[in-house]
Amino acid sequence: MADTARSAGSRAAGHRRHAERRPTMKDVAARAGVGLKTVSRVVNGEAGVSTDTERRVNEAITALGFRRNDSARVLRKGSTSSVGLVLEDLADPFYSPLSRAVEEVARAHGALLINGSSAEDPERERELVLALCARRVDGLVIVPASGDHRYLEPEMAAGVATVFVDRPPGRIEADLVLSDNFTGAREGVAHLIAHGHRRIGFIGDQPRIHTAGERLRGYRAAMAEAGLAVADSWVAPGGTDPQRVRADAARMLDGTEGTEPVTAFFSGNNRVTVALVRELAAPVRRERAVALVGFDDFELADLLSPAVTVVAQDPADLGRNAAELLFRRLDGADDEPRRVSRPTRLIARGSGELPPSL
Amino acid sequence: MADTARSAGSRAAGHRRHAERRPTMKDVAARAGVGLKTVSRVVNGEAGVSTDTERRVNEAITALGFRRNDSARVLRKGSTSSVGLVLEDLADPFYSPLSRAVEEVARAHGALLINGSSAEDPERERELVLALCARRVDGLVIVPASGDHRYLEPEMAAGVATVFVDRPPGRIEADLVLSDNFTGAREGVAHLIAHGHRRIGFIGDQPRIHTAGERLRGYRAAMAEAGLAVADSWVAPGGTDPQRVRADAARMLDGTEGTEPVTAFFSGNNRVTVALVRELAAPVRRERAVALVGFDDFELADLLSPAVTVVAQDPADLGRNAAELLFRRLDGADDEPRRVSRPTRLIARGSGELPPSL
DNA sequence: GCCACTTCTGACAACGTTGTCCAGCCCCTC
DNA sequence: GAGGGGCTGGACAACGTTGTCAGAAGTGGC
Repeated sequence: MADTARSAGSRAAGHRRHAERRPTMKDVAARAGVGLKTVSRVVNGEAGVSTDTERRVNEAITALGFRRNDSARVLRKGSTSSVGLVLEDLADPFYSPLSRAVEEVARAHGALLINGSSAEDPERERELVLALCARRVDGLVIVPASGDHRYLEPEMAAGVATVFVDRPPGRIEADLVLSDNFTGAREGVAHLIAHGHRRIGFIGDQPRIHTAGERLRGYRAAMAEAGLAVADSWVAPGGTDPQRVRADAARMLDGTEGTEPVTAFFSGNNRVTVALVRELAAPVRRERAVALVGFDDFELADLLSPAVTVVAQDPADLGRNAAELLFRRLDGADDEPRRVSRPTRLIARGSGELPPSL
Repeated sequence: MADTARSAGSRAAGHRRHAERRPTMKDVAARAGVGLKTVSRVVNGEAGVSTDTERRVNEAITALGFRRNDSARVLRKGSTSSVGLVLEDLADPFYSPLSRAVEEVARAHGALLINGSSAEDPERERELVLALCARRVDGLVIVPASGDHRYLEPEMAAGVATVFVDRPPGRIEADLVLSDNFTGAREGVAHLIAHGHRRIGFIGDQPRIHTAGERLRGYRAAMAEAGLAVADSWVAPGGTDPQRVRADAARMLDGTEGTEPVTAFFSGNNRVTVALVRELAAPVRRERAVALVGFDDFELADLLSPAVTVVAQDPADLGRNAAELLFRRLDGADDEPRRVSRPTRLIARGSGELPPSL
């Protein structure tokens, strides 16, 4: 009684920290005058507790501000009801809808999402993933930054369900959800060719990144199918740094010795597309209309002039599919790893339909 | 020996789940032929283990694929080295940099970030926050959706550090990081007035959301300071639904009985701004240039025509400040709750400098 | 009034880790 | 050679919860 009063008094201090030990089920039991297990039953909504006892326990719970300690629960039960998501950058407009979609599916399954950004650093990916494993997440959704995921073998053997998304895992078998990057890129480039372009530049990310490699492959395939040769200087797989993209674009637009200038660009992802749009909108570039098809949709693409034609992926759809694959495993499926391919969609808005000029 | 061979064999099955019990420190100890506590010492890098013993233990760890169970660790130590972040929508381009910034600060302090979206639903915010508390996060960063956070009192009393960001908490005292919404909005509207506008429409979110209310207050203050009356029909605090925003804008642009049409808009957030840009870009609207200043910056604002003048907040800066306040508390600070106000920045790009037409 | 049965409750062990404490060993010194 | 000190290793309890199992209390039938 005296104890309770003091407790309430110190709680009123509001911002004061480390004020008191957290009440446990034992404390609740003592206050309600019941056994420990009875409190556990009430907290977990188990049957077999009389209404009167239940009421007394609930009163004690609110009076003490008790909250079950999930660490102890996890230790006992073995499952955490949480899943981990590791991706490149939480703040990337491509990945944030993916992350949100995974969160929604997790929520529907009563699981919490813990996520982290690898910043495209293999070592950081590994650290994050292993930290999540140490916390005993039930499953993992990973957008790989690393090329070797054998470090996950013991974890997967121990029962951590793992799904890769957007890029395939390295040296390991696991569920996988990918956009059809190759076909998407091929169609995008074919679209430019269909509008009369013969000299098309490709600017994209480093081909060691799987998606980037596939898109480059799609570009080459479309050119080859149309019987068009690709000059070395038309391909810039150098990364997404805006300065660099603009420099690469400028070089292709101005032509080099022996190679004619390009009349269109196919861009490997949305960051490149945005940098390209900036370059093409620069005063010195405006005199000539250069066609552009970009991989990945982005907000306001339809409001630019010309509006930007894109090969769109649906990141939320990727995330949803990956999460569903994950919970399928968590529900007990243990058949062969699946590989899900999601189609892309060409959205013609104007920039990809400009005829060649020059 | 035989055991190990079998274990390796089953692990090779790769995708097979629930294959085997996870090894514990006890298993490692048995295999290395040492005591339990010695394994613990090696795992935690504690002193007092001979190099030879350490090597044996490490071999056993890799052979068994042991990974420390953090649930048990947390249960024993009391601290989780993780912080929670609850915001409105992870995928919102305003919040994702904030989230990322919190993640970076947490990482620098060796903590993991667990985050969730409240979807602007007070009940869901409460559920999420309490789930995080049950997991015994060390601290919380919250973008409130609810107007009453007294449910956090027992948690804060029990030592969960809590920082609110972007919006103030309801009926509770706690650390707080806010943009100076009022001043930002007032300056934005004053900017339009300085460029000759007298009839300015305001479209924003519901004023029960603190930031929205402050921005509306800033709008009214700027108008009042310039001696301009505000017609009821110029203010649409109805929310961010694009259809609705466009309808509100259309009504203000066409004028109503007794009220002249507006010549400029001040928009309450980036979602509204984008919807407005769409409406102003519609073919039927193009004949008349309407000025626009938006609260919140957004990608490509500079590439639209006209480029969009905005009052910019720095969401990453908000997140960083909030996280730093949080870790300050976790490091033991227990002075009065702080209230940090971050300035906004007016970025003139064109749309806000258009003169009144009509 | 007694037994069988149901309903409700509580004692106890276990989950995997870490902190405390003590024991054994080796080397050094007197 | 005995005693002291430093180093290494291990037994044990505790963290807060849940599953198991058995006991207590209440109910109905004979």
